[in-house]
Amino acid sequence: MIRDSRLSSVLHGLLHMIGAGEPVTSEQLAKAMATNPVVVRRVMAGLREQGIVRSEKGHGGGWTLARDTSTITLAEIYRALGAPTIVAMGHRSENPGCLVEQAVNDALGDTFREVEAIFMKRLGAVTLDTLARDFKRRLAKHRQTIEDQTHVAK
Amino acid sequence: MIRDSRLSSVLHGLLHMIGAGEPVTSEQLAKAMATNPVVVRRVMAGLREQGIVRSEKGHGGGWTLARDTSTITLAEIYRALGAPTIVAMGHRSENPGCLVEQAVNDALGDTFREVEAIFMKRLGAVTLDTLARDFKRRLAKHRQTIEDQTHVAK
DNA sequence: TATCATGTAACGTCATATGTTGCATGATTG
DNA sequence: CAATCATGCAACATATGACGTTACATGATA
Repeated sequence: MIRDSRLSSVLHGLLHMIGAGEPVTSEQLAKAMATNPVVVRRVMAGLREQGIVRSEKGHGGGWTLARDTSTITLAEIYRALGAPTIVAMGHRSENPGCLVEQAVNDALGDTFREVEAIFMKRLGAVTLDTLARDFKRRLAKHRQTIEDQTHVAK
Repeated sequence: MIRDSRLSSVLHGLLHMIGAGEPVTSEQLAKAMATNPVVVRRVMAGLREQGIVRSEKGHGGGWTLARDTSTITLAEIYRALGAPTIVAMGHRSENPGCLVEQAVNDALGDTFREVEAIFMKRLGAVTLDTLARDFKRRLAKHRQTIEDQTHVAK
């Protein structure tokens, strides 16, 4: 099964945009996201339509966040991507006439729906700001580690 | 995203096998599962390796359940299919060096794992027997409905 | 021995995420 | 105004994996 990495990818890009202070070009984002500028525009286009990011053409143009990071949840970003499939399994057919089909669909369908609901709830509970803070913590810890190693090296 | 319907499909086939009393051929299963005999063999092969079903060649051959239906969970069947992807999303790369990547992977990865654990727990709580009973209930209710309609028609 | 059924390889088909090229459009700079 | 930079977008290529199909081998039964 091919896994959709757009959500992971776009979050990576957005984190790079936070704190940049100036518009980030698709070219720069492409490097950070290890992909192609056109792919970046394609993915970001969805976020722009939802008012999550803005794009500017010409000199000094590029992508900027349109709102405060604390108001942007991962769920909203996920939906802006077109709400791709979460559960990679489904039914062969929607044949309500077959009782066997009904029994199977009920057993699996309930589970699929529950899992998707939990997923969305989790995404809705995390904002871009949360992610950014987490990143800063890691950065600080990383720097501390480097410093410690430097002291040891002395 | 292409949804994997093997689990749904194979459950459909297994329900048809229950109560058949005699081996069911791939040909017959293919009709019930709305697919091809070769596909049936391909999918059932995994279940056979796990000792869930048996296959017999020649006249009067076909597929039979190898164990009591109350000992077969949907989780086991799922694993016998090769444990296909549950969550249709993933990370672009596993680059532990990038701190941004780490922050994103942690936020999404935890959710992915939690969702998959819930999914497996749910599948583990349902046996083939449970499904079969559910089907019989539906069948009885269906017959009752038909009978009621017949009385009304009188 | 003929027939029936599975076992399996080797294809083809289709959907979708992703990669790539090319060109149009609009904004900025000189 | 012209050159440059950046996005916007169509069009096509590529890769992957589920699913479909054909062909032939193997083994069991009548």
